[in-house]
Amino acid sequence: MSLLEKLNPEQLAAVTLPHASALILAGAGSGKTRVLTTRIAWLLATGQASPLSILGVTFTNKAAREMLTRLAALTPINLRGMWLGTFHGLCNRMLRMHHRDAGLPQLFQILDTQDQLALIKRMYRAHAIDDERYPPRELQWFIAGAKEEGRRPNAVEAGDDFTRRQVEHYALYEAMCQREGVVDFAELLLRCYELLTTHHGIRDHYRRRFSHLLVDEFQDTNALQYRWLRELAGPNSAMFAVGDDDQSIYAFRGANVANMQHFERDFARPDLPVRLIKLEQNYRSHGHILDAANALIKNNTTRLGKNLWTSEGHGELVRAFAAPSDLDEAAFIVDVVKGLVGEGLALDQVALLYRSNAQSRVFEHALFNAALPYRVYGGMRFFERAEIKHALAYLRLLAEPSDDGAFLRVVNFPPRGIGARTLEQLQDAARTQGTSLWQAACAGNAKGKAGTSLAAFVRLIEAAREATRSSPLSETVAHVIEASGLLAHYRQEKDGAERVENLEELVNAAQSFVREADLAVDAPIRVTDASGAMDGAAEPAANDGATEDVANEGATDPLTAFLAHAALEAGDTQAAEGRPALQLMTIHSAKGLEFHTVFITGLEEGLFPHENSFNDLEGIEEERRLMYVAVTRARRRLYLSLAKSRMLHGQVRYGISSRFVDEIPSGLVQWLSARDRRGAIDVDRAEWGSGAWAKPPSGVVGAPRATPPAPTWRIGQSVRHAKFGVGVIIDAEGRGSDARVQVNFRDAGVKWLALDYARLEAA
DNA sequence: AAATGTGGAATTTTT
DNA sequence: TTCCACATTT
Repeated sequence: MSLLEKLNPEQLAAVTLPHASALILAGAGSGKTRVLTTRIAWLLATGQASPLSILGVTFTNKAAREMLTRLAALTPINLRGMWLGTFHGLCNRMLRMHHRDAGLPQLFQILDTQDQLALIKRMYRAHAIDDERYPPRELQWFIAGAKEEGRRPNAVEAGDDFTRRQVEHYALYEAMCQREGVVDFAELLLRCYELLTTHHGIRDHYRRRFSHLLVDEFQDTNALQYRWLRELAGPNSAMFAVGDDDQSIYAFRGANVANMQHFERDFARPDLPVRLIKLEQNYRSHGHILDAANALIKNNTTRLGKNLWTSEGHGELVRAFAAPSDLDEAAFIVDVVKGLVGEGLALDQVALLYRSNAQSRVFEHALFNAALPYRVYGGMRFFERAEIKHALAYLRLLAEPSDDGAFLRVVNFPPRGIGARTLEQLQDAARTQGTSLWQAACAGNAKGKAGTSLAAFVRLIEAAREATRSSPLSETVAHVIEASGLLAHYRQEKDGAERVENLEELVNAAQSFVREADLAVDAPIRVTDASGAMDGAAEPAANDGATEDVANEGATDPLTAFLAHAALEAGDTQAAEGRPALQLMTIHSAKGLEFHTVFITGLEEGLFPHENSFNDLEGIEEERRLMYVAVTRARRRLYLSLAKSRMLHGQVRYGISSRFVDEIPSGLVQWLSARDRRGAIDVDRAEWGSGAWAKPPSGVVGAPRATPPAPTWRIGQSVRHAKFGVGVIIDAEGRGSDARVQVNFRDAGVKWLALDYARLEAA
């Protein structure tokens, strides 16, 4: 079968395992996604499964999308009706369908972390809770932790007064969420888990349906996710779990590697032991890089045990550089990158990794001055931006007026003269009458307050709802951002242009959301079997449970589906730029990616491994796994760098080299001196044809210089502008096509100029 | 309601 | 140092 061609023996064994649960230990770069998708394609091709009987679970939407794309290329079978998504997405879908049994309103809204914190603060105010003694963030963490252990307030053990109070706050929080019809991320999972444990009819329905469960990144599952999976796995289901204990780097947010150890015990059946397969052949990196990774990770004590190997050559040695200061470290990297660019390496094949986000500053500064294009990952995502959250809040009010969080967010934004005292009165009224703010506002209106600005707000929302009643989603969005005054507000704000663009982008996002949902859907598919055992409830196979609307993550109307989408998929950090750029990111966000060349920076004790992990062995071992992830991102070339001194919290700190550098055998490492900063030494000429190296170095066929001969601008430099004359650069911000400099012109005064448009010359 | 000041903290992050 | 949240001022 052509599906199975080119699989190595272990991959082949994994893909064609018989119907039993299996744990696939898939090392970095061992073809994990390939095995997962080929397994599904093979199950479909051999008729062992239909798309309806498969449940595929990932952690990120990106991973789910990638699996679906690759799967579609492997099989001619129509994949509609297959459940493939994130834990949260799948739970959302199930809860929408069984909202009644789950005790939720059909249009329940999903709180992201920001919304959740805002709700907690609101609760603190309503109940006069001391936010000094019980910081809101701590409660947020406490609640998430409890839910991830599957504990409701009554199940949390409270040994001390402080914890007892936190539990009380947790209970208040729950009551508030329930009243407002909102669920946080952890709640999606817990509610769904409880739905399955308390409604055996529903549970058995899904158990019968999903004969094959496949889970990606199994080492990242938390306790609740693990229990959810166990609940869904019926007596005849096969669980296919893929993961790598050596790449477990999310313990701090509840991931529990021990789930891998328990797997064999928990998923074995008397007659069917769990199959264990190790994928150790690496298709990504050259030998020296893998040797370094293997040697490093050997220092960890709790491992299932794995050793990566490659049939490719050894490749280059790992290069290391100890810079006198953080500035020199940045300068070193800039020099090396310039050399690589000169050799024709595409810049987006180079990654600059660091332990914590704050470290990017120095690099950004140096790269900006060197006019090297770069892209920083992390930071504000699209759906998290304030203007987008505002627009979404208006939309939420249209969908569900009793959403107090949404109400408060926009009732006076843009400012419309609804002050704090009005709102306090309103909140009092709502509290005493036990209604939502919206209802209280409407009631106030009825009492002859039609002239107030609050009444105007109510009319605004009602008019918008009326005007968009039968509009397509994107028109609803367009109408709302206009009618709410958001667009006008940002248009007149001096730095509002980007926000206006984002709001316009939201309309596009709505449009493509609808388009993609349409593509993914035919008619709703009936899946409930004839026995109709949707729980023993009196309801005749309730219409909210019997059909699965494959679109819109199970929601019934496009607006609610879009709002769920916005909460569950926060979107990209920033739009990708046109030209290739150096990739800057934390090691955590590099997981799953690969690059021709990787720089691992800041290799100093205290930074990496981070000092907060010094206390216990587990902490250090997680840091070491992080280092392992970093090393295994590199295909061909790996640089390690450290700074003997660096500016930290406003003070110079002198560091010593990270233990992780020492744990790499010295025979694999070539230390560089400041002299050979150019780093273009020992280039393996065999590499020139291999894709990553776009063109030969001589620039014969117009080698794409990632940096077109753009001049380098520095603060303090004198420049000339065609219209404004001569001046001095006094500040700079942004990067790539957003890069701007502030120039103090002799005659024209101080101005901000976009480098892409203002044709500045050195003067 | 915007502007300015002050104090405190400063891993990692997806959903 | 730099960023943020929050408080106070204007």
